Amino acid sequence: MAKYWLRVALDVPLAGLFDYYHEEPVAIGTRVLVSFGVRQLIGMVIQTPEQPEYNAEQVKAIRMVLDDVSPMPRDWLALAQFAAQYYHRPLGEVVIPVLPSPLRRPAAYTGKLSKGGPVARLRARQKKSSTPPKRAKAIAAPELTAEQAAALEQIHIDQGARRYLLFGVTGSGKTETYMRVALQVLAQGKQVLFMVPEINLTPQFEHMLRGRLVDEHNQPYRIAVMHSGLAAGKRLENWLQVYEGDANVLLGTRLALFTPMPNLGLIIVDEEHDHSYKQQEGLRYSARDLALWRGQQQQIPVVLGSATPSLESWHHAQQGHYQLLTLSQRAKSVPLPAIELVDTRRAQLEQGYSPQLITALEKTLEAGQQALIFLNRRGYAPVLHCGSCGWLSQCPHCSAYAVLHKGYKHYMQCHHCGGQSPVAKHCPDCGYVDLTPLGKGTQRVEEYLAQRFPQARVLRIDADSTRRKGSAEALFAQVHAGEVDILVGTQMVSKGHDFSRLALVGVLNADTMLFAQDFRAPERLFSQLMQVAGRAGRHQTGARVLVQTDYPEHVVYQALVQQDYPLFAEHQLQQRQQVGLPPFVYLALITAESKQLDQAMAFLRHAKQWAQHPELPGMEHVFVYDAVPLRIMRVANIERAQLLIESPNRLALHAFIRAWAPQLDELAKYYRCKFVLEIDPQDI
DNA sequence: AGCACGCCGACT
DNA sequence: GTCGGCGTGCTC
Repeated sequence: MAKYWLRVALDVPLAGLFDYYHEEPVAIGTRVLVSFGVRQLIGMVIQTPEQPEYNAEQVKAIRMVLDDVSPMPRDWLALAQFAAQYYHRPLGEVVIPVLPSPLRRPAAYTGKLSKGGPVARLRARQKKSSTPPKRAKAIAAPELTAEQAAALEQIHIDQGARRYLLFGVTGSGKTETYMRVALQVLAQGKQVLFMVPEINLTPQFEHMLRGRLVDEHNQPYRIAVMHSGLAAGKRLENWLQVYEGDANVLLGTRLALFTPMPNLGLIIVDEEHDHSYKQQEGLRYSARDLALWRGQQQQIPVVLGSATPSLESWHHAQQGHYQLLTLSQRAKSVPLPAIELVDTRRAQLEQGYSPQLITALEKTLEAGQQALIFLNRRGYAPVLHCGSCGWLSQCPHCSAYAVLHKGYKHYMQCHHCGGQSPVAKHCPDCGYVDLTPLGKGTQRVEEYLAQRFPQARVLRIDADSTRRKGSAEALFAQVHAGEVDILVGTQMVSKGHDFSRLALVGVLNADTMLFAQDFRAPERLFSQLMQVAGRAGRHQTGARVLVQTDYPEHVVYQALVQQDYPLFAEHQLQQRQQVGLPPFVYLALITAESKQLDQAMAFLRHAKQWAQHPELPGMEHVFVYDAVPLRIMRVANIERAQLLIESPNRLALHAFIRAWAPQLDELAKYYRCKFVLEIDPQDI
């Protein structure tokens, strides 16, 4: 009997591929069900060699060829291969987890109720209830501004892999520009991949896409959505629609990047600076960076858009790698709201509020308009304090404070491990009964506002008030319906929403982000403040943004007042160049975890020592920093340290890591540590 | 990563 | 005597 050898990628943390055989040929890119040890796994055929690499005696036969989906195409496999190599993970950790879950769950094929597999069952269901796609209300195309028209003229959809950075202030009509480019590409019969950073942004974009993307006969293009909030069945259905070319547009979050698209003609990455594009577990990929790679490989344009681009992208644009398209004017001729700094060193604060902010709130309420108070700290108070002995509410499992939460039931919660405990009635150290909450979170701000402005309707939107599924939309709906006068919120409220009556934004506590140890903190703060500021005055003039700060002279705030991103970016880039930080160098980061910090530190020190070996390729271009404990060293009783690796030469860095990584596995075993290697880390 | 095997402590 | 703790080793 003939044996056709197969090299199969499996989702296991072991380097390399696994040899199997089958009695008939199996195409590359086909999923197969295999036995692996005692368990059954779904893998993907990557090579069909003449001979196995493994001892032929020990090679097993595959159990089933899963051909209910056509083999993954070459370009898709190339993308996966690139990601695996770039992020230094086994290929199986890329190609399997990015599939819709029914396609990677063995039980979906072997279980009792799995007759025919998930795809066959989906088809059967579709046959039974074929609901015709509901026709969305058409949205009229707005007239283009001169800047939008100019930007569009410069975007070439049929000249290969061009990259564009659409730099547009909030309200300047980036979205409309995307729509126009997308329409051009769709008219050529090609597919469009449209990426947004967060799930909450998909509904409004979906609405926009459905209303705007119609062909010349006024027939709507077919739009599929892809994000982690979709039910498994729905996700499979949409994935198949895109893969089989039935959907013209795919709208989704970072995971949408890995959907096979047979006829891709354009990729749009909205809010390209957003950190959500970086996956923070498993394969730690940047969907934005991989989108650029995919565009290059497919020879299609990629449009990145942002009001506050990442410094990486801005630098690329300055270097001429991306074409910069600027939208500096708001589309609706409503000027950007004025951003004012309130110097809190000089102000007489009332519960953290400056008189200026209080007066502005009063005026806004009198005028019957809405105000937004923004602060990035949920809970009631970030720590509970004993005035007698100085005790602070430490989380017993983390090197962080437990946060006081009020509400239906009061409790303490650690925001790092999530652990909750009852509120201490007296100091556990000295017995003193009068414990005071220090600092303020959204709950306390809400409480104060409700008491200070009893006639106003105050609503808080943060991770706590939106815990239940769907409650975020309900709360936002209240704001949109005008049932709210003062909205208190964390960064959740800063993105995407267009509050029509919002005339005042107040920012509290911004300084806490200013001196965070992370080198990207100023960039993030600037972007976040520009974003919240952009919520105000989208529809009427005279809106104000008040930012309270102790450091009004700081460049972040100065650039903010002038609403001058290029100024800020120039300043930051100069600094980054001087100290040697991205985008002028490339980084990799190893984070080690163990029960005891010493173990993690010893592991990293040893790793660094091995990194000095002169035989390691590229090592002369690579600098390895000293191992340091993480800022929050202990989380959930696991202690953590990290090691930063840097090089001005990307190729040297990767060659170095490739040679070094196997040694790390060995060392980690010895020191009983777990570790993660992250390429292009966002937070350090 | 899973999962099995194996060798020591506190329960019926 | 057995249930179960997690160290160790293996997976084509």
